[in-house]
Amino acid sequence: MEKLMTITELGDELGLTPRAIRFYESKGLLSPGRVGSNRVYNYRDRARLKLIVRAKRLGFSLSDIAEYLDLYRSDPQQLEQRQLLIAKVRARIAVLEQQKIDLTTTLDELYEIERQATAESASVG
Amino acid sequence: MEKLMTITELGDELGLTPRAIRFYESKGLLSPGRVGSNRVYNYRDRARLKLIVRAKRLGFSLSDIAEYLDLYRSDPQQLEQRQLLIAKVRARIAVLEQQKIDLTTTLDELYEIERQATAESASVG
DNA sequence: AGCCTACTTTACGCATACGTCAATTGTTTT
DNA sequence: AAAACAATTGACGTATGCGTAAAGTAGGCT
Repeated sequence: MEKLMTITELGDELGLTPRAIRFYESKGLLSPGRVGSNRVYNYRDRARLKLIVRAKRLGFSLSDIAEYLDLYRSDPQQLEQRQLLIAKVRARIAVLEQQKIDLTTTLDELYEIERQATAESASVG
Repeated sequence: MEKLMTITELGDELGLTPRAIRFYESKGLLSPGRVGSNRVYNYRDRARLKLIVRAKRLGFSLSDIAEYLDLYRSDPQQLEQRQLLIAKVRARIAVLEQQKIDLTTTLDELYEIERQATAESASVG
């Protein structure tokens, strides 16, 4: 039988408050089981939440993330579904590839600032 | 003499509304010149705004960006200033490097989903 | 002069993403 | 059993990032 976690345990592990986790659930991003009235999270719930956290670090909104999670769930049996899936995935990829460019540019700038600052630190300090 | 732009010209070029640009100014991210009461933007203002747009695509908040812009402006003459600058730059770098990891992971997942979907598209469709 | 257009400030509105009580309930510890 | 603790569901509050009138001004066209 699988190990189950409480909401605070899960929150502590992933750096989230119970309030945040419940909020994500209210937006349809999670649907954990219950024991009585208490929420219980299994490893799949946990993996899902980790994915949410990762997407949030990338700056995605919760509704973005909801759509992103749908990509996993969508059934590619129907041709129309599949085409839609592919289109959505490619749209997300495009956004992320742009983000990659932005990231590289910004990191280059920051490393340059750091280089100059440490250089002055060596000569002046 | 340098060419100056109006707020709508600049907005059109960078995909922003005048409202957004004024809002950034109200948060201290920009300080364009004036001709009468009208704002005028030079190339430095434009470069600054492009940097803001890029940072926003990376999911940074405006106050994050304000601090980020300070990194350029900060005077590394004073040792204390310089140490602070280096520390802040390194903190930003750490965030962005984490973001890079998240980005790579997420892109890998998306490309995998796309691969599977197109594969089914070839065999089934 | 009168009008249109572009700009200005001020102000209220709104969606997102939670924080923070409040009141209640079930569990566990003493 | 009483107290303390962990969880629950509302409900209201708040910061961010603008959108959207509203009301006024300044310049150019007919």
